[in-house]
Amino acid sequence: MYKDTNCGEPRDTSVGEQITVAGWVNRRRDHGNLIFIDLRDRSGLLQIVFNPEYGETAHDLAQSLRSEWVVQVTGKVVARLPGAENPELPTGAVELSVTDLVILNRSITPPFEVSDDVEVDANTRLKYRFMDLRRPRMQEILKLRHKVTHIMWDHLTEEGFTQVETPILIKSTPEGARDYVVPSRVHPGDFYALPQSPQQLKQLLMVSGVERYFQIARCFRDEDLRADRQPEHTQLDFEMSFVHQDDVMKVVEDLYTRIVKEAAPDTTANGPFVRLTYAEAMERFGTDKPDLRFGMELTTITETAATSDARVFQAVASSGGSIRGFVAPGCGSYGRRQTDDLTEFAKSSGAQGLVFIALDESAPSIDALEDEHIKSPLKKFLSLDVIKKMATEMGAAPGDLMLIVAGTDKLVNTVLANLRNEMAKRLDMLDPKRLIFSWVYDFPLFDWDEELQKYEPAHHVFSSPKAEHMEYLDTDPGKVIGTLWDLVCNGSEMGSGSIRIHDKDLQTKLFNIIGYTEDQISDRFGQLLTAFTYGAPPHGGMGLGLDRFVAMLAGEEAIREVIAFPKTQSAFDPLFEAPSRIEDQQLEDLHIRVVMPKS
RNA sequence: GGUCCCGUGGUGUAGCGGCCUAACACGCCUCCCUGUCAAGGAGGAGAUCGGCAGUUCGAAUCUGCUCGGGAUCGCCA
Repeated sequence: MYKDTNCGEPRDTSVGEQITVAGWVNRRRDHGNLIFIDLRDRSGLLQIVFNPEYGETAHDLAQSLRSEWVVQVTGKVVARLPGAENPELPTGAVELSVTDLVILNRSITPPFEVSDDVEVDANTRLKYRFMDLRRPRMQEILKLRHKVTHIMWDHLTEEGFTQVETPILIKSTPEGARDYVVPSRVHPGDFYALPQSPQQLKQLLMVSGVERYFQIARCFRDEDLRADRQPEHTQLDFEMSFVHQDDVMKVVEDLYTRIVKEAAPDTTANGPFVRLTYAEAMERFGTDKPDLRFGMELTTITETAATSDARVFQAVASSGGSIRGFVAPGCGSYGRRQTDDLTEFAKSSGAQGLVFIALDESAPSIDALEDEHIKSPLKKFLSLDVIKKMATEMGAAPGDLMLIVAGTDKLVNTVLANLRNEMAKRLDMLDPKRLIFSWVYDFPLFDWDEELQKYEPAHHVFSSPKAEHMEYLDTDPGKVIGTLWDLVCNGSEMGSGSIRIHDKDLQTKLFNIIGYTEDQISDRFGQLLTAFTYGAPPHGGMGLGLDRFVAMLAGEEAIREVIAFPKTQSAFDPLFEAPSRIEDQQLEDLHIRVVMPKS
């Protein structure tokens, strides 16, 4: 070993010890005859002192040291001079008085300072990711991520799960996201696809009798990137046989509670997890992934609003749409600028407009509202009675701002859900250290696709319809609720699971409903359906996004921050400069000819 | 594919039509300095302003296109 002690370890109890440490020069303070070095390794910082009286050669050598050089130093741990302690550092009571210095490697001037305090351009960070990852914050995130996956392995192993690796080279399944494909050399013209998830494979493992499978699985999707989307992401994928919905949920609830407690002790999670049906979530929050850290729940006021003289309300109500809204507490004093902002925000979510009613805080009560207490662009169309009634229904009080959107159900929900989150942000109601988990369950199995005029799977095609809804499969598939649920936390979907279909005929029926031909079914799902005919156990499971979870525990917005070597928004890796051209010989071996796009 | 924001020495920013042969901080180089910890002091090097085209007597500053980064809608779980 090059070292017998880590930089972050020495304490005042270590005084007098002879130690050897090795690491990177974090910073150098050269006083001429006295040189201080902050030496950094994975454990932290240690102040090294070069004093010619204790090591003349070492001191001479130390004059050449620069940032990020790699050195090995031997010396004695000494207490710092009284008054020279540094309470900022865990090792701040002591320092290493050096007798020997070995320069293990030098560094050219770094592209940016290795420190949490500097903000560096994303491209530069990724190009020098190996430097970026030296920053303490990034080291901390790498360790956090490891801790999370370690607990997953431990916990699931304790619960009787077996980890099984599934292939990365598998078959393209054109529905869902676009596949990444890999050409085959031995089968000219054929391609593998990288898995979007190991869904079919884990179900096959259930047929194989594994009963409890898990994998921390890489999943690939060739779609446009976002702050929370990378071309490859990692899922905790697991599947269980002979279980019901609650059994699967319990595994996750126990696991995630434990992870938050052990891996992110400064963060709190609720327990038990909140349970909401899909219908209830949509009704109360307008979204299937509500942020439950704050209230501002939605209210439907279609009937009341329709009795007003406002033509927008009348038109929407008579055409079967809805009028809904929520109350932003204490925002009744918002000025023109702020309400304009909100209207603009609503429009960017697709709304035609935003109706707001500001109630002045000087009003003694809702019943005692007078004309002068009300500010609203629709004021002249809304009688005092209608406003009072709306305020009562929505639970508004003097001093509040009522935000109302009218339109089709879907649009109203989308706009209000976004607006609700926006208001929470503005009102500073979002504490990232507070995690509120919820189960949103009883999702419909199918969505009606207006454009294609056909049913689409709401989540995925393998989820089992509720037993009591089987009859609707033939009569009205849109009404079928699946044994299908999401794990939601602070407004983000953390994962999704279901009890799967394990019957060939039922699975085939579902494929038919979403319009797959016999050929498509056998081509894409033949292996699964065949397996089902050999005694498939009832089973269910989940896929949970690891990157997003770790980002949340770390308090990061972008999953890029919690992936060691991520890609840019154009799916480019600036470090390796991937993707890249390949040799003509490689193309030839793969039977591939490249046709560049025109223009 | 759409919309929006950003692109100035190594890093982060200022400058937003002539005062810019570009300013500041950090970093880098040289020298001084035995108690600093974002050390200090003195001096120095380093960018033609992402690229191209245009407007103008004159562009880092205006316009168009383009490239790159980021946010977001579509897409995607």
